[in-house]
Amino acid sequence: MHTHELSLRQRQILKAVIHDYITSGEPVGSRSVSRRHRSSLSAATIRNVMADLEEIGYLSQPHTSAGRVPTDLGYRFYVDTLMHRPRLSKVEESRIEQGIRPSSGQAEELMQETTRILSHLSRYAAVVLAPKLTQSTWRRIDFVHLHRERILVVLVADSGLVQQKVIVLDEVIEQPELDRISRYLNTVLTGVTLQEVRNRIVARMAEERDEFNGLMRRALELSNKTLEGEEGHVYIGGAANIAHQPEFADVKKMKEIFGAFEEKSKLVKILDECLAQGGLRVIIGRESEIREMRELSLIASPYKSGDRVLGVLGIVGPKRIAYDRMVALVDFTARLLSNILTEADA
Amino acid sequence: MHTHELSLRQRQILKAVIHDYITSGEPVGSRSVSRRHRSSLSAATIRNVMADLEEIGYLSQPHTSAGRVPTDLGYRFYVDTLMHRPRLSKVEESRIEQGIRPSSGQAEELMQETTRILSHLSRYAAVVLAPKLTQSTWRRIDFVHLHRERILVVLVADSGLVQQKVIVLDEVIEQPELDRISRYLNTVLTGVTLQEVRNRIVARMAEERDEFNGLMRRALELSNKTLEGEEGHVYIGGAANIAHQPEFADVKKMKEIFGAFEEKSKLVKILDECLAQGGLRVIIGRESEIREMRELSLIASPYKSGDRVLGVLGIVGPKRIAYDRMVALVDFTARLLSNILTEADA
DNA sequence: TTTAGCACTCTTCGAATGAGAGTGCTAAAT
DNA sequence: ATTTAGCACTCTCATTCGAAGAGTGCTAAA
Repeated sequence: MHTHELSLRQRQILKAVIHDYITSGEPVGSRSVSRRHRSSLSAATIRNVMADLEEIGYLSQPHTSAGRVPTDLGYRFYVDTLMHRPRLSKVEESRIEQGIRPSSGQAEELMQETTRILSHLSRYAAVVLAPKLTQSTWRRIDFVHLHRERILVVLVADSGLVQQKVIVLDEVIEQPELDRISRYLNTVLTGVTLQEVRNRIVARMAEERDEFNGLMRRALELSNKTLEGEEGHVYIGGAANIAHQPEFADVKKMKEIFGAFEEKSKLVKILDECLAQGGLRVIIGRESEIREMRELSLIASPYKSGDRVLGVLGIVGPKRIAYDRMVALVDFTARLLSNILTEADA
Repeated sequence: MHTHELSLRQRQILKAVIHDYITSGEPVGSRSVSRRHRSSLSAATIRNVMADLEEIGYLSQPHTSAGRVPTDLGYRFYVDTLMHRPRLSKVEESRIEQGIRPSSGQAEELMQETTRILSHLSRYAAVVLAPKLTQSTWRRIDFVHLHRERILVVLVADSGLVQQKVIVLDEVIEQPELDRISRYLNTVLTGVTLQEVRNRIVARMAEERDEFNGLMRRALELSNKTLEGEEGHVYIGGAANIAHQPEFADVKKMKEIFGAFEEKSKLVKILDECLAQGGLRVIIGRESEIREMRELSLIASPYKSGDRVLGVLGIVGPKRIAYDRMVALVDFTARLLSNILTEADA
């Protein structure tokens, strides 16, 4: 379907229908549009316009002689060209600022606080994709020998975030050697990503024509192991909020949705895409490839440290979510989190 | 209400009613009991007995001329004296054994695998209260200086489980000093709890009449900080399973229940009680002090390492849960986890 | 081009109804 | 003294019916 140029009137009415539907949750009729909005037009005129909008594919009727409901395409048009973003109120902004203030500095807690405040303010479900190890820059790295080939890697990001990971090596390396490796890595670790560190080591090994330097070789291997097989961890909060929505009163749908939340891998996939894209994204219903998201919308935005994109945060709600407010909310929160992480880095 | 001696017949019929109700979910009538079970008695006789059981408080009617439904008291009697525990099938046992095999050794993952397998086999929600730091014995402790007074404590349990925690001190202690402290603590750490370590240090300080030994003083402080303010962390899995239950088709109830799961603190409280009790516990509906648990039952059992109780695991389902099977499941899983942790300690 | 009017469609709600399940009680049977 | 059959009664549940209401599409007038 190619783009349709909409007349001013068509746009106004589409906007009105969508607004009404978002607030009421019920199919909206021509009558109520003419009453509630610019009443210069009669119901009949609006009916005609609505019929046009249905033809184009922006509205649809649940059944003959019911009001109109926006289609995914309709929402899309609304989000892309009709909607303007309101600012959050000062109160809300400061509540977010209060809410995201990590007491411990553990990545885990920061993510959890973010989901909490997001789900609380949106009244929908909140999702946060944890910072990628690959994208973070590190202030410090430590290895703790656990048992045999098992080693705990403790990474302290420039931002002060702490992350841990257990890796399994091919050979046993004792603690003293681990300490030497970490000391070495820490000297090379001047606010760059682990990727970078690897490159530097490789370069240096080449430069010194010393391919058999055990320390460097092992340092390289440990960095590799640390980075490899990182599957995104996703935090979810307030999933229960979705149950409040009247359109999910049907238990079958609810069950489906909660199932989707527990199968986090799919969610990770879709959030990863947002991460690749770079900016704030709105994904509406069937636009997502995930079956269970058919009746849901996702509003997500990446957060960064400096100009390195670390992860993604957002909210999931019914398709008739208040896009304008929610976009503002997600955007603000992502910026705030980015600021926190960036400043801590500096 | 004082204990009632029940006749054999009464017990048989109560048992039959409960079994039928658990499988069908619908009020069970005298007719169906006489048909499905020992048919030596007529419906009328059974009706009389059921009337008695109602009088005692073990059964109730949703409305006149409906079948009977067990009361909390009825379930209690069933669980305490009527029920016998079946064994799990070999297949199930081996599935659990397969399912709980921590690949990484991080406490976090072990707990998550446990919730996964429990919720999967039970088809209800699974809860696991993470191991208490206070109760674990440690093989190794490490401190990583993060930022100013912030320090990351890495604890490696004798079992190989790794746990971390960020603590904030009153003074800044640099990494070299931290290393000395951890070296010292590691020498004292011979398979005892941190509590014990503290006691030993205190004893030794007294013995050596050296109250101002900086090293020991700081070691003491760090142990204290590590132990203090530990609020139980609870893992939840398969909460969506509860949505399948017909009795929660009502959306209001559902919402309430999911709310309860998100408010983890209450759950922690009740699990803590189970931990204090020591053995497997069944908590039925209103027996719990938590409002939201009114219509739910909890079956929980502590897991240990050796004879130190570390945490609690269990499942939450509707009151008409298959107590016998579920008790067997929880019991087996708790034993298995205990074995894993105990053997690893040895 | 817009609007008023009108017939038509479709859902929703409540009342009415009947079937079905189960009970309690009484009187007969064991 | 128990147990059982019989029966009237109660309550729920599903179905049907009809009326009300909301909204549409179309036509003809403004």
